[in-house]
Amino acid sequence: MNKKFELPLCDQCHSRIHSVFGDLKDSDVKSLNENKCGNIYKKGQVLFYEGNKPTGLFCVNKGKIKTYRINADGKEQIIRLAKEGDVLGYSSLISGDLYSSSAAVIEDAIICYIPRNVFLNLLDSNTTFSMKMIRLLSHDLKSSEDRVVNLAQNTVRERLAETLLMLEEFGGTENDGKTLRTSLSREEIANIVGTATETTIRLLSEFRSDGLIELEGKRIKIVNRGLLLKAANVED
DNA sequence: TGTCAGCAGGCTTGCCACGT
DNA sequence: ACGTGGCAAGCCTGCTGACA
Repeated sequence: MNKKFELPLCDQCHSRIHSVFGDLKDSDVKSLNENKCGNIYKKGQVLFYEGNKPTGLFCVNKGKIKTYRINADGKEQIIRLAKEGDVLGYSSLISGDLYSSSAAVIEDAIICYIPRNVFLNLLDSNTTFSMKMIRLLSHDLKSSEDRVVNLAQNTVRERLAETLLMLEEFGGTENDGKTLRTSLSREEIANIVGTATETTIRLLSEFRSDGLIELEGKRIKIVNRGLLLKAANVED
């Protein structure tokens, strides 16, 4: 059981400002606030499972979440990472389909839950909000297309380099500006890249030998961003 | 409260197999 | 030949419970 805590108010929520709910009218914010509920989640806890019926929208107030699918061999493929201000489960809510992926906490989190009818009413009544959701879905579609091409055409080395750069952007860095602020295990990094854990570890060691990164236990420090960009085969 | 042993899970490396 | 994945074994680290 999660311990009781003071649920963040929507009108004072810093994460909401940077989310799709950022520009809502006061009356809509009030409605959200009255109808939402929320909870503290510990690392590893699951928000929803692939194949379940969506009953509401998850809004990340604090912490980090992964969405993933499990393939026939039981191997996990991480599809997306979400942080403060991101929302989860909207595409299934809008389409009326079952969840196409599962979501689990990778860094202790506070998650608000907005019931399905509240979200759909907002979509119906607020054109600006609807347009925001359309833009978000379009962006998701483009990301998925990019990912398919990436998995099909890039080597594991390129994908790992790109993933490290993505993690730098997603989680930021510590005070030194170089060490990735991520609590992901080697296995989880491999599940983003779409390769085996051993291959990921081998390539990380290779990157270290080549002077792209430094490894301090689990921590990864990007020491030569230019070389990493080159390894990822992408423009800065 | 601090220390220590035991344990589990994660990390790393070597070796081998397989496909291109 | 090269890139990649899988398995196995050893090492490392963090957590937990027992004990002084």
